[in-house]
Amino acid sequence: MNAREEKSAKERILQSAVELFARKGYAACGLREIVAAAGVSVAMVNYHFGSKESLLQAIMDRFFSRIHDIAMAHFPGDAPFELKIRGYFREIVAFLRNNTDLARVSFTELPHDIPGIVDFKAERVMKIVGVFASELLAGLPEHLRRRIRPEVHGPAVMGALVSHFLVRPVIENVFDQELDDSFYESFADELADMVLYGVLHSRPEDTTQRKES
Amino acid sequence: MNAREEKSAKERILQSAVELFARKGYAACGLREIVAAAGVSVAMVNYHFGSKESLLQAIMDRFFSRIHDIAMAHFPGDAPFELKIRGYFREIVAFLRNNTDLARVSFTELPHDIPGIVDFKAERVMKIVGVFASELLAGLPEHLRRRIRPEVHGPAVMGALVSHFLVRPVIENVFDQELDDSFYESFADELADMVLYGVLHSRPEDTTQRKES
DNA sequence: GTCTATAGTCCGATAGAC
DNA sequence: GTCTATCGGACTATAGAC
Repeated sequence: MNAREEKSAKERILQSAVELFARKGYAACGLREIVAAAGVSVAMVNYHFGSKESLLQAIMDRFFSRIHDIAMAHFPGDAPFELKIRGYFREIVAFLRNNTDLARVSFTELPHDIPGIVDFKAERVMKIVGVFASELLAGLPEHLRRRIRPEVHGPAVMGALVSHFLVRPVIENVFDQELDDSFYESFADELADMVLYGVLHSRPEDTTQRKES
Repeated sequence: MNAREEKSAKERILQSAVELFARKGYAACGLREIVAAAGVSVAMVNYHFGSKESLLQAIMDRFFSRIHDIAMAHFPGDAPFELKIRGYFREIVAFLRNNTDLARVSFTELPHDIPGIVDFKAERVMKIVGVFASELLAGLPEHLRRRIRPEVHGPAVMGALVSHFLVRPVIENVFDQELDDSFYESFADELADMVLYGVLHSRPEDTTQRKES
């Protein structure tokens, strides 16, 4: 083991692949382009990862491990639900902001036709859903927990969170919005609001009134 | 014009492409596979669409036109905001349910490296954002309108809506949920709740209490 | 571990017959 | 409008030298 090296060839390949897969898509990006960016030869991909598909799986493995770790860092314990949720959203937003390419690849490369990848993702997602169910939702009072339908709200909240990063170039283009620290701080809080008030509770009398005439 | 034919070759190509792009991804799917499914020859793609890229653009054009039309059908007029939102969500959910492949292709093929497609999508999204701003939000009372930050809530709500359809195979796998008419009816209402109560208003005193001990 | 060279396949586009 | 045949290039994977 040579711990002195800046980055191993394996790590450089993985990072180049993340960046290029995010920008061009898994199928559109050739190994030649990845290894050129990483400064190695094509044969190294198959030596270190076995195949292009396994390289993608290694990328997704890294992403889902981090997502799982973040959930485990915030959900167990006796803190109030609101604090858990707000803390979780802040950290997950920071993580997605700093690892947008990783998230983009791990999310958008779902629909493609590689059974190994689809099964792998389903298994990792199921594990993370388990953390939400047993560590976060189990601590809620009954009347609030009954508001939550995991098969509806789970993907919805996840989509609300992730879609910002997936379409960020369009957002910058359309809204002329500077995406700085303060934007992401309030972004995380707005999403937490959507869970706290949009999923857990309702106050119809405030929103059914007619518009001002 | 031969209006008697079941479907034109052009339409059959487009429909095969939607299905295959959704399943395998734009880059992973060859023209040969599309034309085989459509029962025509490769040359027909370039004859009718000009190129593979223009074929993708034609698909996205169809999707965004429909999205625009649905917004225009629900947002203008004096109906209460809640009714506009609930009616819109019901129709958009039905549309996405019946055109999942079209939506999947039109959404997920963003990040790739084709400048013409990215510009095209940005322009269509901007047009639809304009409908929301001028026809839906303009009718809200001031104190509610100030709660909405389009650059945050727009992509978030869109992501909450669409992500269900993008990850539907995983949902079926993980939650063992039958996705029938009644599921989608309540799905649309839950999402409307997230907008009405999660975006427009808040009621913190209900969600800050400690869990039951 | 890392390389070069190459095998074998598939790609998008188009020329030209009908 | 629709076809067949084909061009030039890019792809993944691997064999084999070092």
